[in-house]
Amino acid sequence: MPAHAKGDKVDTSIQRPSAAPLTERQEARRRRILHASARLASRGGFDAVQMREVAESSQVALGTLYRYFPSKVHLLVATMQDQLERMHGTLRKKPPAGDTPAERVAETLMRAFRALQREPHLADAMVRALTFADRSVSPEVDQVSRQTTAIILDAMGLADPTPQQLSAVRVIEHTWHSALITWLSGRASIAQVRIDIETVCRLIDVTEPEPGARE
Amino acid sequence: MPAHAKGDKVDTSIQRPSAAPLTERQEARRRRILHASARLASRGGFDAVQMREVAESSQVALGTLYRYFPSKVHLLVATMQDQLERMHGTLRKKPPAGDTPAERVAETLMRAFRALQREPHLADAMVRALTFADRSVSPEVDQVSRQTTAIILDAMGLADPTPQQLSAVRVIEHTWHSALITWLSGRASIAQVRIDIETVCRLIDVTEPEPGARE
DNA sequence: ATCAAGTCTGAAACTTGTTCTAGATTAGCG
DNA sequence: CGCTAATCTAGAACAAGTTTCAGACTTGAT
Repeated sequence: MPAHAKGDKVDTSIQRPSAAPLTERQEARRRRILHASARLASRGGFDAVQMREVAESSQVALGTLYRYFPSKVHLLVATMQDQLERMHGTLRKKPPAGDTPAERVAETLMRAFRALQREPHLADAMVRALTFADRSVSPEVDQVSRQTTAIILDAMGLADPTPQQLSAVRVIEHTWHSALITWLSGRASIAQVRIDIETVCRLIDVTEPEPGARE
Repeated sequence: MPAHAKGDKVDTSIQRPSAAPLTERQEARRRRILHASARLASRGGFDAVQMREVAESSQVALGTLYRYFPSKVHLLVATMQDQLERMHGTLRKKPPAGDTPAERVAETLMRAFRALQREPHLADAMVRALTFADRSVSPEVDQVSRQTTAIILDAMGLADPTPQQLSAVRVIEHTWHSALITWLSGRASIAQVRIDIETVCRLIDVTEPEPGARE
């Protein structure tokens, strides 16, 4: 991974939610870039997202692209944030129908999974970037993680989950990412992914504080 | 990831367990390469494993290195296989002391985790390679997965696990990999990893087929 | 020992992520 | 409007993974 990308330099980058409100033209550039990224990723996955092409395709100089997204991984993780938000919106509209929290979470995740199936290359690019991200991308990856957590908690539909349930959610996220990877790299079938998801979702019920139940 | 590594060419590669018994000198070369790979990885993780350096350091031409391991990811996954075998051997010697299968698995994984902690850069390189691997590395990644499964089953110490328990093992593996990644990229503490491991290990007991017994 | 086939070597070439530079453009401000 | 600082552009340059190739070396069979 060509990255003499180390040095400490003055940070002139865009992005941090702190300063820099982004002018209109800048916002537009950012959108164009993310759009181009997603488009290329949909075509051929991680490898097909080539920085020069993204730049050209979004009518932006290569240097500018790097100013908006300091690396290919940053770009793809941002793309994932973008898509996740979209998906969270969609999922919100039709809440899952299951009776137990576990069922609802499993249903939601499988629904998300089917959505990813429709654009497997895009999914590949995003997930590979996510797991390949090193420390320099931590904030962005964390953001994705929080968003995922939010989706799961939404699906559970519990007002305030117990600490055990939060642990279960963490484990569900782990499983979700890892299962996705095994599927994307062709080492697990969709059926297998479903089983894994359903299996891990049991943890929610298990950790539910049922007074009077001998655990 | 510079990889115009697509074309279909006659496969002259070493490695496949099928043919090619590997002469002594070849076996030696292979060892030197894996050793160099591990050494460089221990220094600086994924980025520090540079193919030119591995080649030089193992006294082998670059072309030869690529003949033994068709990509950097292949090399690092092979390195992982190597280390995993070593670790399985070590773990076997002192079986975990817990009372329940879940406890034993958690104990074993935490032990493995501490071993990885001792060489965090090496762990980084191997795990990143593993999750970044695409379809062309599936066989090797699968092998690593089987080895991991074997370690977990060993720790459980059950003669023939139920299908549910096998599912649990799969989920444990998912969690293990993903938790490792979050730790390696500094997004989770060791304590957090322990909690995640212990949480997911409950699935084993939950899925235990105890007729009439609440353990 | 000899020959063919298969390997290994060294070096150059190619690809793609990333950085750098010099000169246009743009934005905000007085 | 006229500045100044920040931003953007085009394009060259650099790093590291990967491929290629010609020639030297090994190996195995005869």
